[in-house]
Amino acid sequence: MGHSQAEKAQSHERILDEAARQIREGGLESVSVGGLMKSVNLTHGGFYGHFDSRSDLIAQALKRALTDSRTNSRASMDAARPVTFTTLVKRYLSPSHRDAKGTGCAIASLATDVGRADERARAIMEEHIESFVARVAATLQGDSDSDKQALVAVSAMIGALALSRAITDTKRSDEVLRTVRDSLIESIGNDA
Amino acid sequence: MGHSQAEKAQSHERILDEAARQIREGGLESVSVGGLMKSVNLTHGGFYGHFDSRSDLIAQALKRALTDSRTNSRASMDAARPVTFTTLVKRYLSPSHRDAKGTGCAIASLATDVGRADERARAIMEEHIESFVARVAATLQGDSDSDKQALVAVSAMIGALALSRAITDTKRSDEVLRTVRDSLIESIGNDA
DNA sequence: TGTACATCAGTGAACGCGCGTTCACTGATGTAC
DNA sequence: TGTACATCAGTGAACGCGCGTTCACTGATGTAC
Repeated sequence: MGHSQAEKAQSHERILDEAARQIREGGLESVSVGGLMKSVNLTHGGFYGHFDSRSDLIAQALKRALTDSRTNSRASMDAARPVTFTTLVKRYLSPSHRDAKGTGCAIASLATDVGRADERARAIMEEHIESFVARVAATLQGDSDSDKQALVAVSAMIGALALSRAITDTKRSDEVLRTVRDSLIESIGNDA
Repeated sequence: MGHSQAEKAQSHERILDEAARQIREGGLESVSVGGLMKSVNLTHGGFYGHFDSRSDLIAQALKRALTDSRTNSRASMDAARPVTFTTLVKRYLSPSHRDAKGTGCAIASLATDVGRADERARAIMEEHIESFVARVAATLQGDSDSDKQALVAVSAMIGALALSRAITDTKRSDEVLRTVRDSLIESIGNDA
């Protein structure tokens, strides 16, 4: 068991990363202090050396969950140059994104949870929604209504992902993703 | 305090209705046995004369929450004859629907919650999603792709509602609803 | 470089609390005569 | 119609449990000389 300052910083990161993962997977209320610390191989008592309270942790972990999903997309963005609207929609409305709640888009996983949460959480969410919409709009540069079209596309994407995750029948779930994906690409996308 | 059989049936309905309301408002996990019984002026012990367990209650209340929101729409449907696509979208993407979580569309409130829940809950949800999509498709009769267009419209509607509920800034939230509403009516709607 | 000491990351027992669930009980309801 | 009794809707104390949080403690880390 390590006690150095560097190790504390590492612990802090591991706690926050794990909390962000759990939150994306099971919602804001699914994280318990004891369970979280255990899943990161620490004991519950140490938690308060890292965060003021559970509610403080939740706010920070929400921010991280939202930032990480943006970062993920940015990473592939930097690697492969500007993402086209078509690529983005295909990736977003894919069965693998549907099945990867723990690492997927936190806006989709958490929008309704945050709608029930306090102002702090909603302000954090709002900021990230706008930045995601802006990123989608950027792939539509040239269109006159790109901001509005991006907002419609984002609404349809998070809605379709939520539906596909609620449906038990895998074939039908796949079909929902495919239908909305094709429709968005056809009606909005216009790239090479 | 009443003890007749008729009063038991009434109590059962009141418990279920209240649970459905709380679930729509705060999600599947927001209902506690004690709190629920108290809010219906009974004591917690009596609960098990009505339901096998909390989890049994949740499944039944989810069904009721979903059925009631359909019924609400049907009531206005019967009254005013067939609802047009435009009317339906306007009503769905209105600030008053956004602000009325407790009585509004349960698909939108609960889709992500159900995505984290057990098979039973997901099967119930799936059934109601399909029936809602079918109802939207019915307003588009005549279009060749009405099923697909209905699915896209439903995705965009529940996504936009979720976003509008997460956003703190009321003006921006209204704008999200307006933008998606206008876009859907323009691109899909074609009624009188 | 080696020793002495303060710091502080992490431990684990303990707290009060609300949870879901059980159960012996009460008293009005509904039935049999 | 009136009396006697079984039923059963609802009560409230009690249960074990996991929760968030506190705190005295431990022992490695990091510093001062």
